[in-house]
Amino acid sequence: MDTQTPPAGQRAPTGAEVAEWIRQRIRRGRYAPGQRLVEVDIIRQTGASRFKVREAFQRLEGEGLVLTEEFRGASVRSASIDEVRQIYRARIALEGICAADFARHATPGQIDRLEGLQAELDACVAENAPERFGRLNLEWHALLVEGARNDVIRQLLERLNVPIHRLLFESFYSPNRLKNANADHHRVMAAIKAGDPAGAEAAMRDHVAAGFATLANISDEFFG
Amino acid sequence: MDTQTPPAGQRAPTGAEVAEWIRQRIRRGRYAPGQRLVEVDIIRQTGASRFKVREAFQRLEGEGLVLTEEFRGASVRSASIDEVRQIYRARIALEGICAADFARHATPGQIDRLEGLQAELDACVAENAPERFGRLNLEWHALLVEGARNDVIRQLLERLNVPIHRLLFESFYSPNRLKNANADHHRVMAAIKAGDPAGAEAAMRDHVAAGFATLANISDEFFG
DNA sequence: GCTGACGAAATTGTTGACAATCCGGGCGGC
DNA sequence: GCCGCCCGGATTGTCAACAATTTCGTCAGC
Repeated sequence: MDTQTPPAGQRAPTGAEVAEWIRQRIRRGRYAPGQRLVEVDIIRQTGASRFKVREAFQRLEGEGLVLTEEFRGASVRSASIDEVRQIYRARIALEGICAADFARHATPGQIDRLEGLQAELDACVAENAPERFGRLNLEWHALLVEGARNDVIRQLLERLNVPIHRLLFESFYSPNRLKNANADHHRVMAAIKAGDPAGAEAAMRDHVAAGFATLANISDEFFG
Repeated sequence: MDTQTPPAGQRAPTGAEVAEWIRQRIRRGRYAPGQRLVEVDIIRQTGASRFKVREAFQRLEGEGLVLTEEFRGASVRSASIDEVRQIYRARIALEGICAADFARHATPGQIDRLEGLQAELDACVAENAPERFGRLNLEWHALLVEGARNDVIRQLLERLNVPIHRLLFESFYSPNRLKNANADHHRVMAAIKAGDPAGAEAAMRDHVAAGFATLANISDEFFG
């Protein structure tokens, strides 16, 4: 009857855990935009108390992921194409500055790990493996933000990425997107290794902007 | 016995209203960093039910403004000097891109309003009125963000500004800060009127960075 | 005087019951 | 057949009582 067991084995999950459980389902598309999140269903599936479920809803509302209406409860908020554009504008600004700060402050170890990921991404391009590329791409961006040593920005970006998580994967099925994105990555890395923060920032901005351009092209599939 | 009446006159305030009530008290320094927010006290002062107060706490925790610990309740989270630095790094990125987008998309009416504010700010510099300058400065930045037509970024910046709200005012009591900040504003405006997004962004970045430099200088007053 | 255990008060976490509201189906009138 | 009304189930909002935990004062023992 049900797809998955609650997050933990025995004890009742906390509000934060329930929120993460819902968040993942939204990211993976298991909960569609506009779908109502009925308290009782989530209680049954997670084993959490009603109190905790409502706490989770409030957290998610604060993140802008769900919409709650009086006496109608919570539903998955759907992002319009314009909101996606705004999110990408914010990503351009934030990931851009992270690239610059990575070029300034990253440790040799972090640069090595980034290059290791880059090698794997190259392999994905050669084998045309979009799904795997999508996963490694997330890691690549996360590692870059981590190296910028700015937790405030890291958290902002995590939130921004949730509503577009699925779109990020879809875009890599577009023709040439894999190859172009990978070329962008190489440009960012080159600037980093050259110790050129401004160049890294500019390259990263172009990269993110190109990502949105791809999304805008395939957007008919998701939006009106 | 108490400083202020609840937000509304008669009816019980909602969770959002209680959250705003607490938020203002934190902004104005009425609640000091580290101070515990006891549920019963806030219930007495606001007239809200315990349920609503807890809802407010959860909202504020989501914004990173308060810290809640098991069986110890909520307390005002204090930002370290390094977190303030991280916040400013995010502001540099986000307000910078807003300046560029303002230069691109703002209506003539918005530019006029910005110039009107600028004239008032000039007057504050002439009269050395830091408090008023601080208030108008907030308006100036808010108007600029509004003209960038990006609600996602506007909300991010609103959140980022809450923890440093009081610091923003303090900084304008530093020698020359008023004059320098105002000169920065003029440079941003000049680039906007010249239709130069990149120039506006660069000028805005310098302006915000200078703001943090001032804070770092007077930081002994607030941090170790 | 100092340390640690003990216990009462204060504070927060949790639960269940009840009230308010929305939604969909059925029924009668036209 | 179609429209409006009404009603019962489903869902969410609210509250008050109870349980769990921390906190702080007290006091015996060293």
